[in-house]
Order: sequence, then structure tokens, then C-alpha cells
Amino acid sequence: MPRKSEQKSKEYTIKDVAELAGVSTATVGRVLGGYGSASHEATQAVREAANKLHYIPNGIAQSMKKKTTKSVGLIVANICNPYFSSIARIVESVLVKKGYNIIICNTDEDGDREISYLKMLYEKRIDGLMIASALKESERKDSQFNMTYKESIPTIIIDREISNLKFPTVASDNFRGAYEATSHLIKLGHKRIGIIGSTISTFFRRVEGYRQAMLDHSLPFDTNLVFNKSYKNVKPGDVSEGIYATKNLLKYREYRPTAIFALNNLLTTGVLIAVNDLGLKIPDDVAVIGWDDFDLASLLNPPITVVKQSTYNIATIAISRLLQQIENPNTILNEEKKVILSTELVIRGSCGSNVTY
Amino acid sequence: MPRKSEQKSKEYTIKDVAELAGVSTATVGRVLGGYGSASHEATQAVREAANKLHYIPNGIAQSMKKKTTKSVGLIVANICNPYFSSIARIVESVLVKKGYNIIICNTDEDGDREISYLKMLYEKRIDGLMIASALKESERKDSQFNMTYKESIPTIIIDREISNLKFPTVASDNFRGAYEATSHLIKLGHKRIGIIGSTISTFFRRVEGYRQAMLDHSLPFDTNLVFNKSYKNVKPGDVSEGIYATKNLLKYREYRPTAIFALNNLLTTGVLIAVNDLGLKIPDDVAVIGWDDFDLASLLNPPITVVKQSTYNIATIAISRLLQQIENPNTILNEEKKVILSTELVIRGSCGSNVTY
DNA sequence: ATGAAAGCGCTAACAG
DNA sequence: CTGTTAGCGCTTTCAT
Repeated sequence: MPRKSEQKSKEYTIKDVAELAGVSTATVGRVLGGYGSASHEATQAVREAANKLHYIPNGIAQSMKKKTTKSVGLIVANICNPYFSSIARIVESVLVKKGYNIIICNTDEDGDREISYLKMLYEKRIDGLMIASALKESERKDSQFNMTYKESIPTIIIDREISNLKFPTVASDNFRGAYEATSHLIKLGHKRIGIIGSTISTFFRRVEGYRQAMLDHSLPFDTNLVFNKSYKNVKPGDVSEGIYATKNLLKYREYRPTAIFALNNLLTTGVLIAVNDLGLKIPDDVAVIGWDDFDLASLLNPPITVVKQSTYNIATIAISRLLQQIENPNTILNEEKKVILSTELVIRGSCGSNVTY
Repeated sequence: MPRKSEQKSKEYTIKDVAELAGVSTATVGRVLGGYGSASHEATQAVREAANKLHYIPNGIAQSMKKKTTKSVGLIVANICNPYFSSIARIVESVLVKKGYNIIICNTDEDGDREISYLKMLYEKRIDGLMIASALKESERKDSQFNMTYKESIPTIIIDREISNLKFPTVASDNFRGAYEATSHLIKLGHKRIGIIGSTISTFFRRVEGYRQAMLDHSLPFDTNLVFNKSYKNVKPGDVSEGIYATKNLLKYREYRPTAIFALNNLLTTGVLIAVNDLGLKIPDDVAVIGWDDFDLASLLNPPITVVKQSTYNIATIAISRLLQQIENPNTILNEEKKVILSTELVIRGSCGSNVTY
């Protein structure tokens, strides 16, 4: 095999195939593209020629004509978060069956990055967008905001709602999930409950649920127990945020919360590590509840109680709605535009006795 | 704001901008594209016009001309595997800085899916490809095989080697990692060691390392202790494979291995669940070693000993080499084409005494 | 400094 | 059934 180095093998075009097959480019398009009709003879010749040249159609040129790219963008905070990777996985599996590709973008909860991703994706002329927005409420006041998201392209919002945008959205009932978790702790006798989150919108709703539960049970809402720092500068998969927050919360023995509610998996892990570092015992010294279930939750000692989101449903519903919009641009998704899925409190041992009430 | 419903707002083109600005399309291209030169006046007018129309350049048309798409494909087994999601995360973060997007493809270890993904990606005219191939050795004998991968497009192989292909590759030293883990168990007195993998190439190398270690210590290589079933039909994130394998391995008390070596995170979790189900204790009843480290490993009781891959290095080296190829197509990567990174045995408590020898 | 025009590879009328 | 041809939106010579 003579190595014609440097000589980048030319990409064959439909024209080359046409010449070799002795037909017109239109005919080649017809047999390869599967539209129109061609004689058996022509079909044969074209296939043969295409094979011989190892012809690979130029999707870019096709997109140019057809005005569709068969790709959708997925913007999430961090693909390393099992919650998002599960969604990506499920979404991709249904997309690929329809010939779509998925372009993944990690914002790290940075609004600016989100905007620049949006720009990239729109330039790429994606057919659809699925997004867990990192933009904070405040950043949306901006007058330019309305221009950031193109309402002309099919979009589905997941995980978090984006106010003043009329896209369909699929998310968990963050308020209720947190309300239930908090109530659970209260019923178990906890009065001082720490909660660890961050500045993203989803977490605000969860903190509200927590707050309401406290209030409804005549307990004070003490902001000292709310750790809501920003995620900035936290490396992906970095567990230190949760550790830091926990150590902070448990610093003063007398004010120490008797329970901690961590608002995502990474934070939960951080809490567990910190509690362990401090030589404290769960649930006797401090109870723990996490947001999002994980495989090892039931194997830890004690097993960890969690608020479980129906990730599968979120992903499935979201992608089916998005495809609906893509394939039928006139679909009006006005009614029932927002679907809020309930969460499930999975009670294991990390909050004390295994009550079932 | 009158809602001109249905009337899909027209995408503005460079021509619209040109007209509004009162210049030619060439000039618009020059100021927006940042090449050539334009008068201050023209520049001003163009920018204004572009802003007013919220003009978004058509990347497809650009790609058509420039013959570059600014996107790279990433083919992995399953993005839900923390090992792959970490790689994706790191790779994406360096790519985005250079204006590239990343298209993620999950093969689920299915060779056919890999081939169809490859086709999609090549049609999309990706600028580069990073791949952890799912193709088994046997599938590569196929005469068509050589045509499956286009040597004309920059490619980097990660995690597993693909024989007879002259692409650069970055992977862990699977043989050595497994050899060390197995030796560790042997030195701790284990003689019957079960190993759980699957039919993918990486795992073969690991089993070979295990085998060599056994042999070098005058222990028999007993295929009854090797669980190497196929992954087919296992759902993403499904832990049942590991559970099934473990229960199988531990079925007959008298032949029972005293240690189990699980070849990826998901399998490790399965092993832990199964062992727990069976009411056995780690490490007394059975020792456990896992492949790939994980945050909770040190929090489990006992903490789990693992073979740790330098995921960060794999991702970083791989992407830098890929970019090198993309940006400088004439780079000859002949020497040192293959980089094999060593693994690290992280000894915790799951194999018995915390020896350090 | 700027405009006209060719052309990237393909699809889809349209005409035959 | 098949070929000719006109673009899709942009970049980029080549003139001016």
C-alpha cells in the first residue's frame, strides 16, 4: 500500500459518483437520497460507483439545502453530575433513532457561558434545544435577554423554569420535594435543620419548600442554617463545596444543626465526607438527607435518605415534546406547557428511625 | 408586541445586513468575519445593521465554504459512566475555548452502533474524532473495516487500543493495573480470586494482567473465576450485571472465591450490592477491589480499594493531541504515537489489613 | 476600500 | 425515468 503521504485524499462528491456511474447528479441524489425514482439499471450503477469511491454524502451541503441539521443542543450545568448525564444518555438514545445528534454544553452554572453557548448553537443552526438554564433571575431583567433565546427554534426547558419565556418546560416539583424532606426531618424531632445549596434557581425553590415546612411546623427560618453560596470556581466533580459548607454549619457545637439537607449529589457526598472527617455519627450526631438518589445510597452505613427525582420521566417527556415541536413546527404547546413532576422521598436510615408514616 | 403567530420569523442573511447597511455582502463579510479591511464608516454601518436585525451568521454556510465545522465527535460506551463523563467534561472544556463543539455518541459497547455513529459523524464533516471503540478484535477482521475509519480525518483513540489502525492512542496500562491489583490480593493471602468484566477489549487486557499475576505466583488460572459475559441488553446505569455476576461467582460455598475484582465502577457497585444481599462481610468473607476510583469509595464500610486511572491525564493528553492534528494537518505523530498511562493502586480497607508493602 | 461574481456540494423544481 | 439548472448563505478572488 503506497502511502501517498501529505496528499490528503480528496473527498468525493456527488458529481464524482455521477460521472463514474455515467448518470447525472440528480439521479445520484435520487437513488442515494431515496426520493424520486430511478431505473433499476441506474440505481445499480450509482450504488456501485458510490461504493467504489467510498462516497460519504456531505451533510453540510445537505443541511444547507434542507435547512435542517439533524442536531440538537443540550445545555446543562455539568455532564459529570449523574442527574444530567442520565438525562443526556436517555435523550441521546431516543434522538439517535431519529437520526439526530446531540451537542453537549457544560455551563458550570455560569450565565455568560450559557449565552455564548447559545450563540454557538444558533450559528450551528441546531434543530432544537434542551436547556437547564444557568441564568439567574436577576440576569434576566436585561433588556437583551429576550433576544438571547430564539423563540423561532424549538426549545424545551428542563430542570429549572425560566420565567418570562414562553417555552414548554419539564421539571421536578422542587418546592414540594424539599417541603416533604424537611417535614420528614421535623417529624423525627429535628428542629435545627441545615440546608446546603447554591445560587441557582432550582435551589431557591427548594429552600422555599424547606422554609415553608419550617414555618408550617412553627419552627424559625434561620438564615444561618442556609448555606447558599455560589458555585463559582468549583471544579467539576469537586466535592469540596459540600465539605466546606458542612464544616461551616457544624462549626459551633451549641448552634449545630441536628440535620443537614444537601441539595444535590455532589453536595451530599461532601456532607458525608465532612461528617466523617469530624468524627460525627449519622444519624445520631447529625441526620442527613440528600437530593437525588444514587446507587450506593443504600449501601452506605447508614443508608442515605434521599429525595428522588424521576429523571427518566423528565428526560423522556422533555425529548418527546421537543421532537414534537421540531417535527411539527405548528404545534401549539400552549396548554399544559409546563409539566411538573413530583419527587419521591426515599426513606432509609440516615435520619434516624426508619419511620413510615 | 404583536404576535405574528405562525409566521416563522425569517432568518436574516448577510444580504439583508448588506442592504440595510448600504454596502455589499462582501463588505459585511469582511467586518463581521474580521478579515480584510473596511472603512470606519462601513464598519459602523454594518455593525448597526447586524445588531438591528439580530443577525446570526449561518454557520452551515460558513462550514460549506471553509470546509471546517468546528465540531468534534466523541464516541464512548456510556456517558453515565463517571469515567467517560469526566473525560467528556474535560475535553469539552478545552474545546469550547477554541470555539469547538462536541457531539456525544453512546455506543453501549455495540460495534454496529459505533459504525453507524461513525457514518453520521463523517457525514457531519466533524473536524476531529475521539473514540473509545466498542469494536471487538473479531469484528475488525472484516475487510470493510479499514474503510470504517477515515484516516483522512484527525482521530485519537482513547481508553482502548484499536489494532491495525494507525491513529495515535491514549490509554491506561490495563495489563499492569490488573496485575498489580491481583498481586496485592495474592500477597494478602487470597488464592481464589474472581474477576468480573465483559467482552470489551480493555477488559481482556485486564484479565490478562490478572492471569499473569496468578501464574507468576504459582496459582492456577481458573476460567470458572472469570466472569466475562457480554454487556448486551444491560441498561445504562444498570447495576444488575455486577449483581448477577457476583451471585454466580459466590454460588457454591466450597468453590467460592475469597476475593472479587470488578473491572468498572458499575460492576463494583453491583458487587457491593450482591455481597450485601448475600449477608456476607467485606473483607472477611470476601475481599473486593474495584477498577476506577470514586468519591464514595473511602466512605463505604469498609473503604474500597481500587485501581485508579488518571482520567484527567488521559483526557488532557488526548484532546491536546487531537487539536494538534486538527490545527496542523501535516503533523506526523509517528513516534510516540501511543501513550500508555500507569494506574495507581489505592489501598483502602476492602481487601483486608491495610498493608503497605 | 469595496463590489461583482464564482463556487462550496447538494436538493428540487422543471422540462423533456 | 432522467438531465439541466437554480439556488441555499457564505467566503474570497479579482477587478475596480
